[in-house]
Amino acid sequence: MDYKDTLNLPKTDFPMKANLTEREPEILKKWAEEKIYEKMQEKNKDLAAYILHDGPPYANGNIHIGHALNKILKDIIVKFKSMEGYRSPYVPGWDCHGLPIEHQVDKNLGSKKETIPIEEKRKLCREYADKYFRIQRDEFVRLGVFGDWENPYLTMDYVYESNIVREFGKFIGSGIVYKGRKPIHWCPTCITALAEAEVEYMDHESPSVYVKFRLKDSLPFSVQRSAFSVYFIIWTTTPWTLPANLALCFHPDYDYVVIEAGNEVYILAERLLNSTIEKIGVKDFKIIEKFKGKILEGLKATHPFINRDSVVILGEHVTLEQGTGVVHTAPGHGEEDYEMGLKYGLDIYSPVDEKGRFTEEVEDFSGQYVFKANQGIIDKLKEKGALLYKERIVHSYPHCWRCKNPVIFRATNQWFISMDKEGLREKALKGINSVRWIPSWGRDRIYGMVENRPDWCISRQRSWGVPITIFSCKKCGGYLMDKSLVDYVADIIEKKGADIWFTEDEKTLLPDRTKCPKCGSVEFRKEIDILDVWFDSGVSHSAVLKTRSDLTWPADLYLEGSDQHRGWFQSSLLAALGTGSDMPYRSVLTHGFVVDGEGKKMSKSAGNVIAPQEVISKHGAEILRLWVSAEDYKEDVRISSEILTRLVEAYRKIRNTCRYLLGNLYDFDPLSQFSEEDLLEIDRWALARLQRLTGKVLKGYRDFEFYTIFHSIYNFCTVDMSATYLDILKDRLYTFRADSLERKSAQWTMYRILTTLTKLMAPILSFTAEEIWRYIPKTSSDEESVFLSKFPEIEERFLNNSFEQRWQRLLMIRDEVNKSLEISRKNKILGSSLEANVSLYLSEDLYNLLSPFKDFLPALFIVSGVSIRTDSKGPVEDPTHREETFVSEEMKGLSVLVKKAEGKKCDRCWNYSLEIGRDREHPTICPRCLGNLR
RNA sequence: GGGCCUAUAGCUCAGUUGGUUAGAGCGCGCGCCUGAUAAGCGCGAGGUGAGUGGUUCGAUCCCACUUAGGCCCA
Repeated sequence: MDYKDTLNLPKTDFPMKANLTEREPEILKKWAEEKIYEKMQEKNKDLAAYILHDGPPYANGNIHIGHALNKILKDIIVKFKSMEGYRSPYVPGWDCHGLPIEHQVDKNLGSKKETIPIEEKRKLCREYADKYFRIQRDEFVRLGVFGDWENPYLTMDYVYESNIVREFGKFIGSGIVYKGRKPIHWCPTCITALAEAEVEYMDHESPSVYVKFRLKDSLPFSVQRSAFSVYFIIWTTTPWTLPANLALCFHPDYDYVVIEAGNEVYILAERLLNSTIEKIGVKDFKIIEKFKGKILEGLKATHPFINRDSVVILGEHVTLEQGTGVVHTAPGHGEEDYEMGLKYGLDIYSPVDEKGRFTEEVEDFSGQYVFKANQGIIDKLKEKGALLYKERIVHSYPHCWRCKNPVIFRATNQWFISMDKEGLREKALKGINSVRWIPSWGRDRIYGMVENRPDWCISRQRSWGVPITIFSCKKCGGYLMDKSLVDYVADIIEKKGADIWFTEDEKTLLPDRTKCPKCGSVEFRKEIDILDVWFDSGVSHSAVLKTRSDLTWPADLYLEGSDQHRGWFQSSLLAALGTGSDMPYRSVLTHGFVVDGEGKKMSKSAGNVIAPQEVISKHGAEILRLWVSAEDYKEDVRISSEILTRLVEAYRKIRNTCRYLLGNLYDFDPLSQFSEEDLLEIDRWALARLQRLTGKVLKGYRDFEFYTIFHSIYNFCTVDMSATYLDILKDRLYTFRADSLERKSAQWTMYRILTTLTKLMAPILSFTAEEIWRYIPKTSSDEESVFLSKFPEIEERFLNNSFEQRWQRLLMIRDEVNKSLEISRKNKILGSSLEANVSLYLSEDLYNLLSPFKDFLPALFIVSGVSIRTDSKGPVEDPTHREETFVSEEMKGLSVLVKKAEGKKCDRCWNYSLEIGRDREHPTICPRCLGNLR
């Protein structure tokens, strides 16, 4: 007779093979059809809110692995919070305006881009953004991310656009918006401002000149033994910026020397002395003094050919790599020069027009194209005797990406938000300290940036964006800095979109009878700059959180990559505090960037890019989710094929553990009566382990340390379940009567473990948890989706320290028995552990521990027989066995002797027994099985 | 060049408020099982704690520098 049919073997339709690539889309479809996200919101509608406000990705291109990391992290949090007991809606958003989209559109337009009307171009940009937001939305949904995907926020929605303008109006109202000058990359050929991304660095030949500036004041130390004039030596490769020179910059801490050479005295950096005198051809000189740059601050020199002073300033940016250590500074023609100019209150002077020609202010060179004027300026220097040396050099220089011609730095009028006029910086720094930054160094990072940042330049000379809705008086040139006028425009934009600013004239955009408050004129001109896109997303706290009834302000959490300390975290903060709001977020969590297996950044050229789409089509989105959870995102997050392989294996183990649990619950009725008092001890142990797991997992979610969750769950599945509990359980589950108390106890326990485990993993392994959920035996009150269920809590009644410690020791003994079994296996004494009979020789302490479990020990060790005695030295009475005895090193007072089990192997339960063959009807099975059969 | 951050077994992570032989799981190697079977179980081998110097009786842990790497600036 084949007794296999009399066993309760596992049975389930839950597939071992996940086949995620096919199954995931089915589950997604179910979620959509059954409106699980919506039901989650409905169910939680009266609970306290937990708002994770989505930072909008840019609506351009397909998503990359960094997007996946970000969105999955958000999803894990939102799902956990929802299951834990919060109303946690997730409203995704997209950043739709801006240069990259405009570039793409320009590219597609080709030469037509020059002639196309702005509203036409804006229409194309809108279509482009719309296309990509839809593409990315599909890709995010595919990751299994829950959210209000039908109603996302788009920064190009008319209402959103109008809210950008309203927020801008609040800035106007607060009086910290001003028009100033700032040097930007400017293409004199295309006559346009260029963004950093539009500049290409290429080799370019420039004149390289050494110029002396005569010191007007006397040196602040008493060494002026020489009666000769004192000169600072500067070096530049852009002589054309000399007419705009306003300062000479020294490094405060570097050493400078005073040298006497011929009839003149020169000052330059010590480290650059040799290279410089070689160039300028000085042979005989002597060093007469040495000092730190800082002592010169404030001295005045005379401009070599213009009747103007050039003041000595100090800057950390001065380097000793080349030149003289004295930096010619023209605040209107360079980024650092500009910063220094602001610091020292210098004029942002830039006497160059839009075509790159000197203005009338520059006497001798007015009207000359700056690059052509270089030579004339050099001649002028020579004529004035200020030129020490000149040569030509080839160096990397910015060029226009469109016309490929060299570009210039030119100060232009820009709109700014002042950081200090009304104390915005101060407020921001204070606000930063009130936020919880995760990890905590995020505070230091953003604090340092805000502390040092210049005023916020919000102007962009571009087409695709929200206009800076300010008017100027045609007559007196004054600006109408009136919040109500901005709001008036906002109301129009809310209905017709921001395009209206470009298509309609000033009369339509202003209320009737608007008059210039200064001169009373009624003729106005609208600004044509648009707002920096960081402004668009920066106001989302208001445009989204304050306008949607399902959201609340401020957000509980912002979660983005660490680059957003400069980006969105900062623009949101400034946009909120600058408009009279408080901090827009209570906590900010940042994650690192995705790098390859070696920790190197991903790039096309390095060929180490792993695209989420690839991972999904090969392994499924679930593996990507598991990856996100397994990695400590506080640092850079690595991904490689090896890492993915490991995760696929881990996934299989988790899945199979659940499948096994399911397989043994095929005949379990959750409503059947079972009293917890009847639980077997090992079942209690398993439940205790489950509580410990629940505790760790809860902490992991609450502390945003998801990798601890992955490790805990994985270890629980492999160690506590698969290798221990479930292995031990098999005998009981399979061979005991189906309705026996012992089997019921196991099933009751397994049912709890499975439902709990499924919920614990749901925020991470969402697809699989949902799949399992639908296989778990249900009662009518059970939720249709795991996401509508309540997250587990620790059940204290299953926890008991001394009980757990006792079991920990039991399992340590089990490990030692396994070692001794392995030795016997090596010696070909046995194969399966059931072929063994184990004798334990114990210290009194261990004997006392084990004796109450005497009958359970064969099950614990999965052997056919166990005997215990108190002599820890081993079988002294039987010297022939002494050598075979395993003396534990790990556990004092434990020796194990393994013998081949006597008797026959039971055909049914495979245990060995001496009592097989007594029953005539069933001559091949053991008495226990006999009893279970009848 | 500056700001912030990282560096523990092949992989992902623990750990030590500075104190005996640095842990886990996976992977790997060697076996067992064939009643979780494109599964399951057991045993075993893997680490100059990035490098150098310093503080200390003692450092993987504290400090400095170096190297490699990441983000943001320049």
